[in-house]
Amino acid sequence: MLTERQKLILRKIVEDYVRSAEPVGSRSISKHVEMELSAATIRNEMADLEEQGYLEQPHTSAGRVPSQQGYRYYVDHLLQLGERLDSQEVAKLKALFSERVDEIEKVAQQTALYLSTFTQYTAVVLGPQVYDNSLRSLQVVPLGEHSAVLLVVTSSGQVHNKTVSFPDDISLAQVEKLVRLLNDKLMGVPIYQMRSRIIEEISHEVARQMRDFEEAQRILDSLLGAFVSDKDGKVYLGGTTNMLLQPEFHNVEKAKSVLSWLENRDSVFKALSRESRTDDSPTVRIGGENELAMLQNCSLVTATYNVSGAPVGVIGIIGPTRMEYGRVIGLLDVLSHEMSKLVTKWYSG
Amino acid sequence: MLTERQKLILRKIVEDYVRSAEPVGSRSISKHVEMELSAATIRNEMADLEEQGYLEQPHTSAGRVPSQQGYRYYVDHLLQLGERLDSQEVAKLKALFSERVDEIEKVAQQTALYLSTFTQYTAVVLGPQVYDNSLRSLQVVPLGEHSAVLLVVTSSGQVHNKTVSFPDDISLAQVEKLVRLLNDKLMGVPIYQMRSRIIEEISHEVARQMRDFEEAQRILDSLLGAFVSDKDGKVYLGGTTNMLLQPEFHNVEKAKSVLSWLENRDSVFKALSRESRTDDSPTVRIGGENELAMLQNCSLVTATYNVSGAPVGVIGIIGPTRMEYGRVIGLLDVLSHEMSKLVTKWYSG
DNA sequence: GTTAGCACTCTTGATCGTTGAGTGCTAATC
DNA sequence: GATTAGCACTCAACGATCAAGAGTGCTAAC
Repeated sequence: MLTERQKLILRKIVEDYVRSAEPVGSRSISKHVEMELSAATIRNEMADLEEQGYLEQPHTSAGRVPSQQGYRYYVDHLLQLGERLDSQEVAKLKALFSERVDEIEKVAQQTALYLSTFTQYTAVVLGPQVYDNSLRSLQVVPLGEHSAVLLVVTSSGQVHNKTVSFPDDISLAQVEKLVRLLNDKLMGVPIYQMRSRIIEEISHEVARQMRDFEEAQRILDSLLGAFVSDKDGKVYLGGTTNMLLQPEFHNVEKAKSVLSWLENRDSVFKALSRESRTDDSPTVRIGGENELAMLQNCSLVTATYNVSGAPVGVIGIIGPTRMEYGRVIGLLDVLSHEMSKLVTKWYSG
Repeated sequence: MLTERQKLILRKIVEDYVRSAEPVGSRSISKHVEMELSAATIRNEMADLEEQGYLEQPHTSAGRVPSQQGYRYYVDHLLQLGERLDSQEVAKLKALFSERVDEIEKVAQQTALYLSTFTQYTAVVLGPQVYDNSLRSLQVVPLGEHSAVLLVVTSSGQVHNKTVSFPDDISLAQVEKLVRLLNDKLMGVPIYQMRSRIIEEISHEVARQMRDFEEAQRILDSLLGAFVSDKDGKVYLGGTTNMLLQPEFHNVEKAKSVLSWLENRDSVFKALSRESRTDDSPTVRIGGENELAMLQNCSLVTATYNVSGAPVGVIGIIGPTRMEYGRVIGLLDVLSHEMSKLVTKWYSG
């Protein structure tokens, strides 16, 4: 358990270090206005804090640096939320969401971009993925005799398309008939149930109407692909190269490991979507709290945005462990709520 | 004009430097098997080559480094094409294209990826953009009272979708009616003419049928977006962080400038699409030959792929000026032809 | 409990030879 | 006349040495 004084000192150290990226010494802390203690006293406290694992020393006779545990404590107990969030800034952010939008993807992309320029870190937005999304319409547009584009439009306005080619002995007319049938039967069915519903309930009906079970099965197989392949949600990145601005990534090795990770959107998606909570406040993962090796030097702050309580997407910031947690959490908090509002409005209107 | 001996020496210097990234000295050149001259002679020739602008010296008493002009001469006159292209490698590449594909985008993405891992440079593929593509079908799927998804399916099977929201005082029924009309009128019209055709020919007809010109105009404006926004061809990148492997980009400043440029797909698209020629062989742009400041240290090698003679896309490699031109040109040559074949097959079948 | 003082540690930056690679020039050689 | 051996010279890179400075831990006094 930390004394009030230790908390104050820890806080100052974290904040100093976040600003300067250099180990902070006892003297510089004691110079702070609120601090009425001598350097020697601070030194003693710092030694205690180090013993308890909140601080680390790069080497004897260097200042102290917050440990992972130190950051964790800072985030959990010492952060005065909103303190660092400039109200002007907030207004500016909110303004971004006031414009009428006609493409939700643009908003996601823009959000990532602004967030990254505001923070100088890397921003990620996972595009809205609606789990309770249902089928609005299934359309088929013929291309040739044995190929067609299949379009799946969901209730949230997302479109998945897939070009399918079907066996030579199946005619376009048969496919169209089948699609009409599917449309009747599946309208309003949640996307995630789609596959099983088709298999369990529809196949036999299809077979009955089409008189040939084998044949129907083959067509269905072709069509099913459209529901499978587009499972991957969209990932929007902003300011990936901001990583290079941070002194901790002046080492090209480290920079490369993080940047190559970011290059692969699938892995980013996985990492972020795992964080998806209905929690109201942003989640913070510091350094080694991330499972991925390349994120050991990084912190990941994420917030979900919701539509009527259900999480539909994530926005996040990736930066060095030495991160301005207060500001980032504040920004994500504001933005996730704005996103929620916007997306809700979008889906309902 | 260079003597044969100077050409040989220049070639050796370029090749040595490309391999080692270190200035090459006279002695190391004279040690080459084909070289039967002493270091002193080479030194004299090198001095001449420098005077003529083909070589540069980082400082007195360092070896020589090819100048931009030196690389240019190398690429134009000294390159033995195919020499460095391992036939095994070629076979491997061709194999990638033999699989049956059902999504042309996947192919583009994969090509970029393979190309970058093969070369250790950054690869770019501009997705096929078909100029003689025409409208196959225009579909509208309503979402709410005042929003809908508009789907544009082209004759090549590409699908563009755009969510549009239209003014409050325009009903869904009106939009549907309009879309039906557009479908009738525009089926088979080339995509690139679409916009002008809508404006010039269709508007008045629409207005007549819909009795209210103003209103029709407003809806059309909403819909037109679908044809405009998707003009931007798709850009697929592979191995962006490979840039960091090159010693010339161990300097974080330089790395950042190139990487941030790559981050913005629009600018990449612009730079690459400008290179689009029907030329059969790849184009090479060395260092300052690029207009962009961030590419001054880079070279850009591009090749187009065609469908029946018309260029539809570009594949390219971005790397340091100290690049393995022979290998890269060879690879791009093979790949662009494979792409041409594949895409042609795709469009015709 | 707090602090002044002091010895000690360790990084950082500067200075300074030393080494070695590489050059340019000259004079001898083919 | 072209080629080459030889040699003096240049300069980056490296390592050793040194002083300065920042910071610590400990002790003794307040």
